[in-house]
Amino acid sequence: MLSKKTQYGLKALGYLAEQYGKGPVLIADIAERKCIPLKFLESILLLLKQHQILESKKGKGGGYYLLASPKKTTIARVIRIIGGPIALLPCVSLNFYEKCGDCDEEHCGLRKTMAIVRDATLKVLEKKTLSDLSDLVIA
Amino acid sequence: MLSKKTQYGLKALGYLAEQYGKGPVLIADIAERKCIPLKFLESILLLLKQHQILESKKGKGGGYYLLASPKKTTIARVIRIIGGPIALLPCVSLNFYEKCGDCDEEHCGLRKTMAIVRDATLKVLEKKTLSDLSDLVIA
DNA sequence: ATAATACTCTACTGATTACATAGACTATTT
DNA sequence: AAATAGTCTATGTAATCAGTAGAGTATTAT
Repeated sequence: MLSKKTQYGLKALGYLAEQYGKGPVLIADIAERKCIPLKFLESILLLLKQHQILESKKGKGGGYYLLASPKKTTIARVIRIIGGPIALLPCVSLNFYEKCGDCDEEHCGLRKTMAIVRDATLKVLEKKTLSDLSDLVIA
Repeated sequence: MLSKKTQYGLKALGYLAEQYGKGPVLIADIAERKCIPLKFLESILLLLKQHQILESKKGKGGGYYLLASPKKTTIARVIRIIGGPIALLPCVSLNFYEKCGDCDEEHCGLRKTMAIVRDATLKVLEKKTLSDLSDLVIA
């Protein structure tokens, strides 16, 4: 399951995708529309900025906005930034690999199966982008 | 990510799949072969018994064994028993559905995307069985 | 019978993570 | 200079994860 933090982040990005090109959006605006605790959202957006997903502007007329077109940012990338590994086992993770101390990875049946699951999941998540998160019907 | 508990359960079942038809296997045997803490494993196997995956026999010559042929039990079923939902969001879970209070599920872009991910994941996990968890090369 | 074997059940503990909230601080705009 | 709005640090509670301890119950072999 995705953590609340990851869900909030994705929902916020979906909203920013809808607003893309219209200038900065207030954190408070995003929080209200998407029912996200304000201070929690602040930290999430900051994290996404640190990873070059978002840019921000301070002062009046400020807010957050997408650094690139919604179609350029995959959902897989966002999940990895906020929530970490997508794979179901550390030993099959592409971006957060950790050796499985106990078993022989070469022959581990569980590992083989989970690698297949990972590939199936990534096939979707690497293709879907922020533009797919829009709640608008026309999108 | 799968919890340690789920990983241990699947590994244990993989081992029992290898031993299928050879009579009961000791918890201690499974624990040693698969590097699983004994007392932790006890509770996992008991849980799997309560869900009719395993059967047990007490006393000398006792142990645990699969109730059905390894090919009859899907990995999806086991994960649901030990670890809970497979979907990435409660509102797209087939077996553990929970309403997403904040958003309109009809139009939620995130929900649509995660339903596609769920389908891709289940297509694998509903097909793979305990026989796919064997570490034996021939399997 | 009884001793040894082996699963069953309850309870508990420590560490980590999830999910926030509070408040001071900095930068920008009018 | 005042208002706006993002930045950063610190703190706190609750739940879940991972594992341990030990008494209890059922079965088998002798």
